[in-house]
Amino acid sequence: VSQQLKATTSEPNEARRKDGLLTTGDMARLSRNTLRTVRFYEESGLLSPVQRTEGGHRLFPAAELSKLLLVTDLRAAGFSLDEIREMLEVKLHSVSGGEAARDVICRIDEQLDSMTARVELLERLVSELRSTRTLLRGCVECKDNENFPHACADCTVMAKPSNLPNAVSVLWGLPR
Amino acid sequence: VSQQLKATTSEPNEARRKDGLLTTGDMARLSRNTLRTVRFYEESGLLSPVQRTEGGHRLFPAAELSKLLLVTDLRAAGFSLDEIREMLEVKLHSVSGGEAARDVICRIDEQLDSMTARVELLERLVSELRSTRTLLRGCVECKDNENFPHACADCTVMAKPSNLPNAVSVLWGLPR
DNA sequence: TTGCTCCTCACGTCACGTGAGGTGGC
DNA sequence: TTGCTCCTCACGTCACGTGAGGTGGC
Repeated sequence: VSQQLKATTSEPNEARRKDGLLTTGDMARLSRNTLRTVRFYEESGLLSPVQRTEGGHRLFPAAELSKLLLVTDLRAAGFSLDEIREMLEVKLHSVSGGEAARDVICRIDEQLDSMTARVELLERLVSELRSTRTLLRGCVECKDNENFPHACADCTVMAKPSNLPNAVSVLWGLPR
Repeated sequence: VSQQLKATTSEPNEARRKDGLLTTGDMARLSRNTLRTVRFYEESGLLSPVQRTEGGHRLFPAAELSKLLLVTDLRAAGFSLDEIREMLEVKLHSVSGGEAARDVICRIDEQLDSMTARVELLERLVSELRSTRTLLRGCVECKDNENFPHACADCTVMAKPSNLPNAVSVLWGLPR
């Protein structure tokens, strides 16, 4: 792994500067992102404004770390950077708290549905892969290299339930 | 939305050909993918081999639909196309059922951990966004455009719990 | 002073999206 | 026969990854 990817070699959880400002490396390490990602978000206008040292090094106030942590979470939840940018700018485009609140609530509602759907899909897949694993455990002791792989469908070692998971059917070449 | 993206205009759930073979459009519609995605997977070697009509139209056997459904699920679960390709080819590179089974089980185990971690992250985010929405409901009736947005931190309308979600803090400009 | 950290180009990648322009088939 | 479905380039996009080559700062 390149040095330019990692935030630092060590793994302290604190920023080291005494003035409370955070370097790009601090931001990356504390949010578990890469240096490139922090710079990319800043270039994209998600983290702004930044101060720079005389030598051109970025310095972020602590509030930008909170923002970065939210951005990181929202990315993991499936929001695009454009959607995140719009959420962060809602208060700038609103004339009252009510307008801003309704806007944010609307955006959150839109995503909550797809997020719970993704949780359900993932849970369905986890259980399918687990039962696939359980069924394949019946094959780990198999040393047959004459009937493998073409005659696995005729083998009676694996207990084949009526609701054979599609993963087993496809991976093992078995009919459902 | 372009005609080239959609599988078809109608939404029947069955293939229409009498010989049981599936067109690209059938594959796309029945797996809820786009035409482009089906062609991309075939060009990438994930769906193969295909027959072609005299005119160049792809025709897939029914077993390829099962494979496509598995690929679609694995993509949604976070597998890369390379990882999926390797899983599908395990039996080709193995000399016995035991070797193939151990290989597949190992690959599944690697992904199950990250999948359950993703489920937990998503559930944490869902609950954070839900409590964010609940708190912001206190602001929807606000018509104040004098103190908004700079003085929201001094406002006492929103019930601010001690464990204020980071999303509220960042989106509403409130200190934690 | 050493070397660890940070910098800017700039091209690459992954998984498709999006037209343009043309043809096939129940 | 009409038009709906499918085809092949080929460039675009999103969110970064990955070097090359150079400099800053406790």
